[in-house]
Amino acid sequence: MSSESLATRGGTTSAQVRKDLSFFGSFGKRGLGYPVADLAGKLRDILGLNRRYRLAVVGAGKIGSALVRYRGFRQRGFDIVVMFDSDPAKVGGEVEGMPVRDAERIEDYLTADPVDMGVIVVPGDQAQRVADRLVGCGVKAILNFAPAPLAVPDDVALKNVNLALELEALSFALANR
Amino acid sequence: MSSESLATRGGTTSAQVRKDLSFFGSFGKRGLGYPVADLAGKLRDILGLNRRYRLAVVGAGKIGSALVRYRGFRQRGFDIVVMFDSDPAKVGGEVEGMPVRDAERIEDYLTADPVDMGVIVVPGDQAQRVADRLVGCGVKAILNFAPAPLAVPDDVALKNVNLALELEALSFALANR
DNA sequence: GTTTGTGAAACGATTCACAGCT
DNA sequence: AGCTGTGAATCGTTTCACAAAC
Repeated sequence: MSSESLATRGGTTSAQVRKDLSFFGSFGKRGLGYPVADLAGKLRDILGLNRRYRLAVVGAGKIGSALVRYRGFRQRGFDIVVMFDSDPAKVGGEVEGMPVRDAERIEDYLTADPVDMGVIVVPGDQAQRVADRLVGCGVKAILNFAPAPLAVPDDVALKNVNLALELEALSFALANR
Repeated sequence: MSSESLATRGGTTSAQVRKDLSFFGSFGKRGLGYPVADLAGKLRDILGLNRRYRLAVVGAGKIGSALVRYRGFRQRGFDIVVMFDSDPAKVGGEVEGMPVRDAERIEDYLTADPVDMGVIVVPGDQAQRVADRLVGCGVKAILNFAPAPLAVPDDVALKNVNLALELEALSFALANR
């Protein structure tokens, strides 16, 4: 498949596809294009997707429970293995078959049974403290849904998702036409 | 408040804050900084946040129902007013008090009761069709959770959210340290 | 003395365009 | 003839640094 057809499918340009791929190596053949199955396999290696990841979700609220229920994560190799909340009414209960553990005991659980990534789904004012504790437990990757900028050490990967902010960006687009 | 303290709170730099604000006008006083309440009000005007927006959610699956339950949207001025699904088992039912309408009748509902934004939470292979129909109903802003690149006219604002992709980015970071 | 607003410089990312391989 | 891989050119964004305003 040519960089041009890959680009069309991915919503980008052929030059972009070639430049991006060339950063990691030379995967295509001139005059022929890229061998798709082969390329996909190599990209999965580069992205570290040929293994499963263990995730802890902190926060059993609306978004947290949706993530536990969402099948897409498991399908792609991301297993939510433990869930925490600080609300006594939720601790001890279940969310879609997943027991809700006491957030005060994060260290106990994650020391006994370490995870690869943490997902923060708590109110903004609690997010930094949760992040600190996850980092303290050796978590090296955090997905943060809380609307607060988190400070983490350089060796911890951090991605932020802010749904309200996405809607506000759409609001701006609508307000300026 | 100075651009420096705004920057610290926002996780950016003072030069960035000043450049970004200067794009829209001159809001501060030299030697003094920015009047916070005043600035916030002006930014809300610029972002079009001094009104409420009506949203349609298409897809009553795991993520779709979480969005309906999530209070953050309503708090920030985004009201989900109608929900659609194509699964006959779901149509006619409710998700957190929100009736689920037949996705085949999107046009009927949105013509009678127009919305400002559409949220697409359907499987990837149905997303483009849903987007086309929303656009046909005059929707000018779309938030897409489906893992598919959508084509929409230039005058329609589009934002994509792909949660699995965020996790894969963390995977890449972990695999390359 | 402090801090903004903004040209200019530096940086990074995208696009161009073509030599070189199939 | 077709398509990659990649330097060079272009474009957009971020950072620098300082005159002007308070």
